[in-house]
Amino acid sequence: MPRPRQARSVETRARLLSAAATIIAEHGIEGASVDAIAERAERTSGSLYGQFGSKDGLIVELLDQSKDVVAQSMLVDIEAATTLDERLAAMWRNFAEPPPAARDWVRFEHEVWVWANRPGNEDAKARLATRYRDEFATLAGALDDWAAEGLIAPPGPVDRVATVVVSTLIGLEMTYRLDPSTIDERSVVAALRGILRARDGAAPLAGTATRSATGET
Amino acid sequence: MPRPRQARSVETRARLLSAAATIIAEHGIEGASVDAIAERAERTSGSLYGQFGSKDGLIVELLDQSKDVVAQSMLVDIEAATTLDERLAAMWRNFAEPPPAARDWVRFEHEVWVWANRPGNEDAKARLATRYRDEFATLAGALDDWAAEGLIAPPGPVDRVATVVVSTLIGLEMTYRLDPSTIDERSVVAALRGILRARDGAAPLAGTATRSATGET
DNA sequence: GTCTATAGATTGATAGAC
DNA sequence: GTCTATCAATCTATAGAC
Repeated sequence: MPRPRQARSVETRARLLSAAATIIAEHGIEGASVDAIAERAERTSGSLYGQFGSKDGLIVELLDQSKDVVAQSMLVDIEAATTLDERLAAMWRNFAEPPPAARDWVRFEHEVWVWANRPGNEDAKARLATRYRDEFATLAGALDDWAAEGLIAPPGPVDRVATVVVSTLIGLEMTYRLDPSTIDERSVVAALRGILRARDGAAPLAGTATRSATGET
Repeated sequence: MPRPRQARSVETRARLLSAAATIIAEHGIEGASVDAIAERAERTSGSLYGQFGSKDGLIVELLDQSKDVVAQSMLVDIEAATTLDERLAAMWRNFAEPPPAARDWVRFEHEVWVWANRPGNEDAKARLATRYRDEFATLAGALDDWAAEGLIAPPGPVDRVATVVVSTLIGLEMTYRLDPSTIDERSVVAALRGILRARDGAAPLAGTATRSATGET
C-alpha cells in the first residue's frame, strides 16, 4: 500500500478521488478516462498511477470511501425526525433527492453496482456486498428501537427486514430517477409502513386509530 | 418461403440483437465492442451498421425488444399460481432466478438503466421510462383483480402501488444479485403482503393491530 | 510523488466491392 | 445487405527525468 507522507500527496489523492467520483457519476466507469480524471483533479495520469497503481485500484478505493458519505447523511436526518412517518419520509428523501454533496455518490453507487456485478470484478463485488451488509445492520439497529417503542412490528428478523427496506428504497429510487412523476412520497411511506407493519398512527388510508398501546403484545 | 434475401436480413438482425444482449449482459454496453457482437452473431461489423446505423441504434432497438421478454415470462407464472402468496413468490422468482432464456435480459436491463440515465442518452431514457410505465400498468390490472377478490386492500391508487411493487422487486433483485444469502423468499413475500395490505393470514388489515407471527422483541 | 512523452492495443465508424 | 479493409480517435499503462 502506498504511503503518502507529504501533504501534497494527500491532497492529490483526495483530488483524484473526488474528480473520479464526479466524472464516473456522469459518464460511467468505462466512460471516465484516466486522463479526464487527472485533468479535473489538476494533476496528470502519471500521478494517478503513482497513487493507485491502476484505474481499477482507484475504483475500489472509491467504493470503500462512498460508504460513509451516503449512509451518514441518512442517519443524521433520521435522528432529527420525531414521528415514524417523518423518519420514513426522511429516508426516502435521502435516496430521491440527496443533498448536493452526496448526489454524485448516489449516482456513483449505481455505476459501481453494475460494474462490480460483471465477471472479472468479483473482488470488488465481495467488497461491495460487505459494505451493503454493514449499512443494513445499521438500519436494523434503528428498527430494533422502533419495535421496542411499539411503532412497528417487523414480520421477521430485523436484519432481514432492514435489508428489504433498504433494497426497496434503492428500487424506488431507480424508478424515480427514470421518471420522478411516477413515485410520490406518500406512496413510499405507505409501502414502508406496510413492510414494517407499522401500528396505527397517521396511515394515509388506514382506518381507525385509537392510539399506540405501549405494553401490548 | 418467400423473399430469401429479406429472410437473410431478418435473421441477421435477430442474430445481432441476440448476440448483443448476451455480450452486453456480461461486459456492459461500453465493454461490448461492435466487432465482438458481430463475431458472435457470425456476421461482420459492416452488417451491423447496415442494420442499425450505429451502436446506439442497436441498443435502442434492444431496449424496446427486451420489454416483451421479461414481462411476458412473469405474467405466465402469475396466471399459473392460485393463492396470493404463490403469485407473489412467482413474481419474486422471476426476478431472482429468471428462466435461462430471460436471464441475459435481466442483466441487460441493469446495464441499459445506468446507460440511459447518463447525460446524452435522454431519448433512450424517455423510451425506457415509457416501457416501465407499461409494465407497471400491466401489474396494476392484476392488482385490480386481486382487490376485487378481496385478497388485498391497496393503500392507494393501484397504478401507484403497482409501481412501488415492481420497484421493490427490482431493488430486492439487486441486493440478491450482490449476495443471494441476504434475501430469502419468505421475507420478500412478507414485504409484498405488507405493501399490498394483504388480507387474512397474519394480517387482519382494517383492524388496528396486526398479529405478530414472530416472537416478541 | 509528479511530470512529459509515448507505446501498444482497441474502439466506433466509413468506403467501396459484390 | 453484407463483406473486406482501414482510418482516426481514444484508451490504459509504462519509462524515465526531476
